Amino acid sequence: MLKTLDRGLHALRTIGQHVDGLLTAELAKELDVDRAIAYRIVSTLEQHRMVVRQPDGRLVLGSAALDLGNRFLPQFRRLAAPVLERLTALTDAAAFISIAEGRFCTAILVSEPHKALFTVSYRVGSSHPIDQGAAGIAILAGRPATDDDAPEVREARTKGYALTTGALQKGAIGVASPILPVRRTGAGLEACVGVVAMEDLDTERAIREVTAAAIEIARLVST
Amino acid sequence: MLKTLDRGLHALRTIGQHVDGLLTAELAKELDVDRAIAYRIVSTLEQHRMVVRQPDGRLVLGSAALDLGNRFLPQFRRLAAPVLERLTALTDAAAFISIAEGRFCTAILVSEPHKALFTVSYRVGSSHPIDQGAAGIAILAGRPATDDDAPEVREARTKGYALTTGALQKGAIGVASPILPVRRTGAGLEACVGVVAMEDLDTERAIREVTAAAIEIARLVST
DNA sequence: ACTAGGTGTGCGATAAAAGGAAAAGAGAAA
DNA sequence: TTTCTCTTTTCCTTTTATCGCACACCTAGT
Repeated sequence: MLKTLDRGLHALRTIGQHVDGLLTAELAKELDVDRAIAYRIVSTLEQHRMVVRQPDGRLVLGSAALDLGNRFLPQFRRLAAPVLERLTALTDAAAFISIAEGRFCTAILVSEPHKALFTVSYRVGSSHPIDQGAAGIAILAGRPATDDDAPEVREARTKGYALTTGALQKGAIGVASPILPVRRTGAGLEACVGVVAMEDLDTERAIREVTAAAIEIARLVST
Repeated sequence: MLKTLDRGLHALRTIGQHVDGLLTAELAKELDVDRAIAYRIVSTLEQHRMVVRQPDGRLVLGSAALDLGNRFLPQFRRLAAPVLERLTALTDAAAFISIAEGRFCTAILVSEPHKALFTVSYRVGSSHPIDQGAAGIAILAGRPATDDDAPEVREARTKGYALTTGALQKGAIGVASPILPVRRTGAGLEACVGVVAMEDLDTERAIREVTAAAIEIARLVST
């Protein structure tokens, strides 16, 4: 374990947690290191554009942080694609992975069954309000509980999956399960995996496979 | 400058650049360090979930990378908000900042003029195809030139701004300018700043102020 | 069996970072 | 103005974390 790198990454996380930014001296306190050390860490992070100093001296994340996040998604797709294909094969339904984007929920990866004559079309990039549909509810269920969670979100949280019928499209059945960090640390990945089909869905089996897939994917990204 | 942290950040970037992931030994070559060093760097990054080892040993970015990217946006909004407000005041038009999201272009921050009786509504979160509208064209113009750039993108790239009339809404005039990294390194932030108004826009002035704002915001995030 | 390429670990030498202290700068209050 | 306070930066000595070679293991291909 490289101590200097470790501290730098802690610094990054800490800076990310403060929406209003923080002063280098404050960062030093949070990291419990000498101020001189904090300044050295910050200057290194600055060189990589991971953090930026505002005119008033407060530190916030820099554009390289966004870049890194954007580069995560393509890799994640490749990583999760095999799992999703297997889920499709096992359930004979269209499988998807969706992530939260503000108040919406967007499909970032879809796998459709080969044999089916016609499938429920769920395109990559398509999004819907996060409080509707199995996917959105599953993502909300993956977040820490709050007082104003909808009943279906609470239910999904205890059961570990969300099931909706006709929520987004008439006659469509959706099952989705949140992809939770293996060790619950921070918000991290707000995503879910699920399947959607027209009525002809073996619900029992879909629930079993979807939840299994969620666990498997979670392990893939956070082992 | 902390050497260990510097190497770690280089490693992160390198891993992010390889969509298919790379082996630790390959990473060592790219960083031009001893393999032992690469292993130690990787193990530290792994502990922070910044990278994950696939079953086959290849390294890809982990969920913490996405988390970091998500935390950038709120901070960026705060950072850019004052500039945007000033832009609104100077041009008497609705000002916005948009970023690329795949094939779409999404507004992440909007500032509307106070005095105006009614304004062009450009809501935060609203998105449109990236090849339409001043915002999308400006973002495309901020990318490196390619052979299949549309003429209006080429024009925007040389001029430094995009101007469209009625592209997204009848009667609306839009001016937007890409927010370019101060030192052109990598893709980074694919964003633009602009204003939109109904016909009554002092175009000359808008162009001047919008390009100035783009430069100022670029400095804010990458100084 | 042997090679080649990837992986993982131990250890002494030394380059690199820690950390105290103090100077330099920037504001705010007196 | 002067005098605070707080942040930022530089300097320098000590300490230790890191380097980089080494060795051992594993797997697949010849």
